[in-house]
Amino acid sequence: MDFKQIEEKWQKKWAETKLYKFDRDRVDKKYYCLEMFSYPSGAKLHAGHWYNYGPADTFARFKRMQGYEVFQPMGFDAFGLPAENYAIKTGIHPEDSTLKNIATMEAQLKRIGATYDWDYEIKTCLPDYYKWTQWMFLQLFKHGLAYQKEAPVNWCPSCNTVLANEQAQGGVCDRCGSTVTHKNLTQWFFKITAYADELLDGLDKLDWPEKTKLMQKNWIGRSYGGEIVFDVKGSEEKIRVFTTRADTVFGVTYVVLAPESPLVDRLTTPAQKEAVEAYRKKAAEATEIDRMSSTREKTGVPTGSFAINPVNGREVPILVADYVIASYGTGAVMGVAAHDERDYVFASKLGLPIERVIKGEEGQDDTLPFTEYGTLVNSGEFDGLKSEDAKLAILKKLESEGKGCLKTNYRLRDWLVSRQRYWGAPIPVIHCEHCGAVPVPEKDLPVLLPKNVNFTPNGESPLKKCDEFMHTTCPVCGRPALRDADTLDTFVCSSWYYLRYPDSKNADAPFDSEWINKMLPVDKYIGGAEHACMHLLYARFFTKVLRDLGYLNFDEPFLSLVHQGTILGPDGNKMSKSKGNVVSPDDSIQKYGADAFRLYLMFGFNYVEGGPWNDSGLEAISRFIDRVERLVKKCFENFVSAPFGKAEKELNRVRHLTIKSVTNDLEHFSFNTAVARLMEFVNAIYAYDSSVPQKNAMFKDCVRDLVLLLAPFAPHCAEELWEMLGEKYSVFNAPYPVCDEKATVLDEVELAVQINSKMRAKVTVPTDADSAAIEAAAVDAVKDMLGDKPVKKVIVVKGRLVNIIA
RNA sequence: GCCGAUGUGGCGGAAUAGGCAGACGCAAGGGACUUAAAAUCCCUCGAUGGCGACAUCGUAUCGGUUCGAGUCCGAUCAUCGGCACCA
Repeated sequence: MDFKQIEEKWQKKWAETKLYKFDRDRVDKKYYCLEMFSYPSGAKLHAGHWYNYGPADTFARFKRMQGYEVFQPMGFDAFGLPAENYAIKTGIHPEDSTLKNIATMEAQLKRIGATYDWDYEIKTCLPDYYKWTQWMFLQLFKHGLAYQKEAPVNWCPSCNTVLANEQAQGGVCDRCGSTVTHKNLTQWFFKITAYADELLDGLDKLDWPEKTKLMQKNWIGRSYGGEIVFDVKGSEEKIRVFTTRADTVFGVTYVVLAPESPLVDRLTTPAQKEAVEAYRKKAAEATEIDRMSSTREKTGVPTGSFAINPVNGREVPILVADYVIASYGTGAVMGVAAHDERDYVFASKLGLPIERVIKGEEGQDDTLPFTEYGTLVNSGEFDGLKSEDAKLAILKKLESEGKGCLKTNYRLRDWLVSRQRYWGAPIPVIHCEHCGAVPVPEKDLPVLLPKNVNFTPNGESPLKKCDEFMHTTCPVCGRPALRDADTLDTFVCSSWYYLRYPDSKNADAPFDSEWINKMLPVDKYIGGAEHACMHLLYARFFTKVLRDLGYLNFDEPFLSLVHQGTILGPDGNKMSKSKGNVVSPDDSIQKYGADAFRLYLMFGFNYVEGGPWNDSGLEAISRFIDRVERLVKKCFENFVSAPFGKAEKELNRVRHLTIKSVTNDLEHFSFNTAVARLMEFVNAIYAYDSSVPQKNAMFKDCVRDLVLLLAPFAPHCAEELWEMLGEKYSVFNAPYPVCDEKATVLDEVELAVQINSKMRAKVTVPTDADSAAIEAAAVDAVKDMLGDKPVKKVIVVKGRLVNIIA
């Protein structure tokens, strides 16, 4: 086949006939199949992109052939850091490079032959999209879900700029190599923690990979415990700590504050000031990941102040240590060296007391640090209680004294959405000296991102230097005021794009609720596992907020989720320009065609796992397509119409088994086994062809089914073969074959016979034989090997094996 | 470090609910057809031993549960993804 000509021919025809146009009148049969949208990077589409989009398109075509009205849109997540960095380096404006990249990618995506309905395309960097991103911000603001607070950013003192984590790896600035420090800025947050419980509990009903749900669950990290209040000696200050082990509170020998905690300023004694400040400065240079490492050497310095343990009045030292993270819990922890690994190491290092308050069971090794539950000792009136009961009893008592309470803590933090960058959606807030932070009225949206801005790093958000952007009037009092100079995290843009697609041309609203409630939720969402905890959580959060605001009548955006794996370079590393291991599909497509290429991607890898690129099987796939073509040509030979003989029955059985397993494999994104089944079917048709003297007319039915089964995998070739068979356009309007269960049943099955679990023989029995008959046949088959050993037990697994224990 | 995965022939990968390990394909070797090549078709193809029908071993390592473990449990090692400003 001349692939090139066929691809052009059918892509043109599909476009002309609008084959993929979503028919709004058939919304009751809709199937919303969504791949995570692309980031428009400068590089051309590589093999990895084809791997994301080709198999997903196969799935969409399969659903279409099953009779669904498939909605499969595509768009671009177009704001973000790389375009801005590229601009700083080359002087090419992010808007120019981004729109150019998008145009290139659109052309390339069309060559895959994917069934996108481009009428619904979205680009997040265009005002008619980000207008509504800003609108989303305003809704959250209005309902108390957006707020400002101080938070640290990575800061390079030498470049005088904020750095993304990616640019600050290893605590070193990737532009100049200076040590990265932290700096506090007032920034906007979304209160995702308000939905922590619902985000956690809602996971149960989702058809998502279990590991993804588990990761989200751990990310949200709900733990039940209590808050305990420590007074400070000679001060009105109070230190609140969260603990899941209130049973160990009698063993507290010190209290630790995070270096960032505002309490540190107020509690450090003059004598300790210098040491504490030096320590804080050093801590600001450490990355959070390093700080959380439990193998890292523990360090800390005393503040000079003392806290009073509320259960026994004991005075314990207050220290500052960087293993305590300000953003988790209250930014302060109670130190129980005897019953916590980390505290034990810390106390040993700093020479702090270690005192046992929990004993293990009789005979249990309870050498310190003993971190399991046990029985309380040295704990006053609570001695003798079990840990589980003591936790509650102690917290109840503290509560009655106003010194503690039961509390649920989450690892999840509120979502920081401010970015001190240019290439993003401006935050629609006006800062007025008199009225404070005032939201931009909805009628004034979008707040346009000005094009002429100097975004070379010089210590401030780039927009701050743009006077005509910054200066405005307060919508409340009308006096001069300044706009917020930061832009929104691109994750905000991608948290709601799936809602925009079906109504992407709506100028009056982000979407028409009535329509969106018919089109959503997304039925199948496909994208990388790396999004498990962030994008996929943010999108769920947005959906729940919009439901609570009355815009949506569903509470989960993605009912069913599949992660595709990653195609690595041939060297096993992630494809990247700098490593020089990017695999371009162009040569392969030139040689074998787009269909062979995408078919190979499906056959050569486990879709969910991915793996290093190798093209050793590509030629074989091309041969496979040729083999199918030759079968189509055989359909014009002579046939007989006669009742099925043994050979026909067998071929028909393979045919229906193939339909059954290919359908099932596609439902589960098991493309490689589906292709294998198609190959087996082809082999079976050839075997039939060469073994019977006169082909039965059912041969043609088999080939016809084969072309239909193949169509989602190799769309251009299948469309051509379908035409060759004399069928009417389009193969994608023909129904996918359905398995006839009766045809798949065998009269006899072969079972393995084991003696003492070792394979010894095979035996063939009627399919409907009962256990006794199978047992008898099996014992008979191996009676020579058994000799006169008595049979103790026989295990029969129908359809599989018989195990004789002798 | 923490959270989540993964580990099967020379290679990519199969193996529903614990039941014949290695489907399908690549590579390799042998053969047929051909003046020759290409294409196509047929055979072999985990390791070891044996002329042989066969036997023993074998799913990262060590241990456990079970009539039976690639699959379940425990420990170890290695690799990959995420860790909140890459998206």
